[in-house]
Amino acid sequence: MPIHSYHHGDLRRTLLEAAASSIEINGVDALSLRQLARDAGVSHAAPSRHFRDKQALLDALAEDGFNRLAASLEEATQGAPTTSTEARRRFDDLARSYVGFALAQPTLLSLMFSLKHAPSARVELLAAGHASMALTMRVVVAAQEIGAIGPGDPQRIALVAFATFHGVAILASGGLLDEVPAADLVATASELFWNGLQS
Amino acid sequence: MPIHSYHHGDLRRTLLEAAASSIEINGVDALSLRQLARDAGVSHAAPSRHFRDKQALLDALAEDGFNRLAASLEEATQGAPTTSTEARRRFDDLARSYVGFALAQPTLLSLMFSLKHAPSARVELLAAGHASMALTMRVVVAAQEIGAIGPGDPQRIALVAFATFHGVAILASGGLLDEVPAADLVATASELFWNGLQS
DNA sequence: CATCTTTGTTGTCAATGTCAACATCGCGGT
DNA sequence: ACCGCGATGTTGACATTGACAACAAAGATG
Repeated sequence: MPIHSYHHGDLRRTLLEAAASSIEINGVDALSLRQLARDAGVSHAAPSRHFRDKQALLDALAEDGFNRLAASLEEATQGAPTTSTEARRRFDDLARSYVGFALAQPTLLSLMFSLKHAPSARVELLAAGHASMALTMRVVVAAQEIGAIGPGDPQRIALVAFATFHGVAILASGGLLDEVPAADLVATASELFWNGLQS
Repeated sequence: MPIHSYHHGDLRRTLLEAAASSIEINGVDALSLRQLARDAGVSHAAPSRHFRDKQALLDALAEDGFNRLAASLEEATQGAPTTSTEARRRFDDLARSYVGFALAQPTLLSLMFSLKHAPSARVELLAAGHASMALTMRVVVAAQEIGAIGPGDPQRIALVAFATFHGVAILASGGLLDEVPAADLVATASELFWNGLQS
């Protein structure tokens, strides 16, 4: 591709990547479509060919985030556990992976769960979020199947687990832990939760 | 006070209240200082006498939110429990109160925990947040003192509890619970967590 | 009653998001 | 090979907004 071609080539991806890094550095409020266009070397109205408006770009960013989160969680929970120890470890890994993702891109996580997404985009966002929920549920079910934890509605258990991970991640990325290392809190959370699932 | 006085009388409070209701209705992004000024019947630059900039108003809103949350949690956890049942009930009430607050003003909660606050304001926000954390810890300590739950670093336990409440609140207000009633999930979370604290 | 501080007003500016009208590119059908 | 058309990018415009400066009125304080 020539250095100066009328068409950019892959503006959509360029914009998304620039936006993703921008929000982590300057916050989501400081994001400017015109600035993104300048950085990409295109005119100020070019982004509108790929995103109807600013909100649409944020929606796409959030959806991307959910997909990446799901990929990250999936990687941490592959294979079926055969022992209680293994099941417990999978649970730990899931928690660590979630909090790791959050600490690596806190603003994106915040955006993913923000309430400002357009109703039209919400459908896709919920679907993308469900993938992560389903992974959590899979870990719970696998643990139940080998008797590593007691019975109980796996959906509710998974929801509470997911919520706990999310809460710890938010507190950690918000700097509200006062001295307590995030990793320690993740361990405590995982232990308490696993403990509560026995019986 | 005359209907038309040059001075408004209590513009600061008026702005905060209007802003609080506006963000819940239209989202925090749609908040406009000039619109607030119009609604209050003052000129477009009047708000700057009370808030250095828009962020300062959002910071004040968040701090107010933390104070109201703490007040709400405090009301739900008054008095010292004497029996294990009472201690458990206090814990439940705390969880319910937190989630209730979140569902009543989801956007405000989101704003409170957002990462965009100015460094200067963060100090006060953290202090205001600590009050709620301290309340949670008090409930944990009280339960430990009468042997309703096992030992363990009360700070960490309280942090995890707080995180769990917060996570459930976020999922609930984000509509990510799929059919599962929020109250049910709160009960499940509380039960699992309490269970994990035995030993 | 004089003065100083607080509060509110008017005018202005640059930046932004969005839209409409126009330009260029590249691909597929004939 | 070419031509038409959709996709992509550009230019120009506009209303809104947050922020600032200079000024005005009100109220408190001596």
